[in-house]
Amino acid sequence: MNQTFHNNHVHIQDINYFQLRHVFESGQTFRWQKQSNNQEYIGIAQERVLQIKYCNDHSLLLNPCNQSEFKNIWEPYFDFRRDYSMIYHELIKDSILRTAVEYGCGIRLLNQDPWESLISFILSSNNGIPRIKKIIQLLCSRYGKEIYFNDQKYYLFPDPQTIASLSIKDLLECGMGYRGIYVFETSKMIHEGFPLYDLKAYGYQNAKQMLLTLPGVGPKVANCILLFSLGYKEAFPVDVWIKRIIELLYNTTFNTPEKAQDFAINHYGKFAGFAQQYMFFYARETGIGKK
DNA sequence: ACCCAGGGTGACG
DNA sequence: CGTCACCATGGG
Repeated sequence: MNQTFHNNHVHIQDINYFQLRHVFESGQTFRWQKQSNNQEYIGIAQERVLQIKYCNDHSLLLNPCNQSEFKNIWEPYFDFRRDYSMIYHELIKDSILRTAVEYGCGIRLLNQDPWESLISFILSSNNGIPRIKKIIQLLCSRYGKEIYFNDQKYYLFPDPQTIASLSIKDLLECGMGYRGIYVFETSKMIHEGFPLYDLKAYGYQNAKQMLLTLPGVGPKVANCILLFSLGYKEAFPVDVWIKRIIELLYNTTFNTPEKAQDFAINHYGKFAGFAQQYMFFYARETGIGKK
C-alpha cells in the first residue's frame, strides 16, 4: 500500500483486499451512502464527512484528507494497517468457510466509534437494516451538529449528553419504538461516567460483562460493539442470519446463540469476528439460508 | 391478516 | 441455568 498526498486529499495505490461495497454493505455501519456513480461512498464518521472513491487506475481516493488525518484517523478507521491477505488465507483453510470468504473478499472490519456503535446496535435489535439507517439518520438530522461538504449539509452523531437531555417522546418520534427507553437509559449511564472508551483495555470477557449492564444490550449487541468499535476481533455476534448460515454450512443445530458462539470461537479462534463478517455478507447477498 | 427484521427483558420453572 | 411471550414499527 502506497499513498500520495495532494492539497486536501489522498490517493492510495496498490490497494488490495478492499472493496467498497463489501465494506459498507456488510451490516457493520449505517451512515455511509453509495453515490450514483456506483464507485463512491460518502459517509459521516470520526466527526467528519468523507468521500471515498474507487478510481479506474485501481487507486482509492479519500477526500477531504490530509496526511495527518490519514495517519491518525482514516488509516485506523479502515483497518488499513492489518494484513488481510494473511486472514484471508488463514480462513480459507476451512474448506466449509472457503466459499463465503472467497465471495466476500474485500471485506474489512472498520474500527468505529464505541458510542455511535453502542446506540446504533441497541437500535438494531429485532429490526431491519434499512429502518435502522432511517432511525439513525433522523436522530442525527434532528439532534446532531451540522457540518458541510461540497455545499451540502451533513449531521454528526449526537453525543451522550445531547441524547440524555432529550425526552422519551423525542426519541420515539425518531421511530425508535420500544428501543427508545433503552437508548435514553443507556445514554444517561454513559453521560454519568460509564467507562465506555476504557473497555478497549479491559479484555474481552470483562468488557463484555460491563456492556451487558447497559439497558438494551444483550449478548449479540455486546458482541457487535466489541467487534466493530472496541478492537475485539475474536467477538462473534450471532443474529438470525448467522445462526441460519452456520447451521446450514456445518450441518448442525444450536439451541442458543451462545452455543453457536462457542462453536465459532473453537473453530476460528482470534479470527472469529472476520469469519462472522464473511458469513453474514455471504448469507445476505446470496440469500442462502433465507427464510 | 400474517411473518420477519444484525434481540433484549422479565417471568416462570 | 433454559424457555418463552412480549415488545414498536415498517416492509414483504
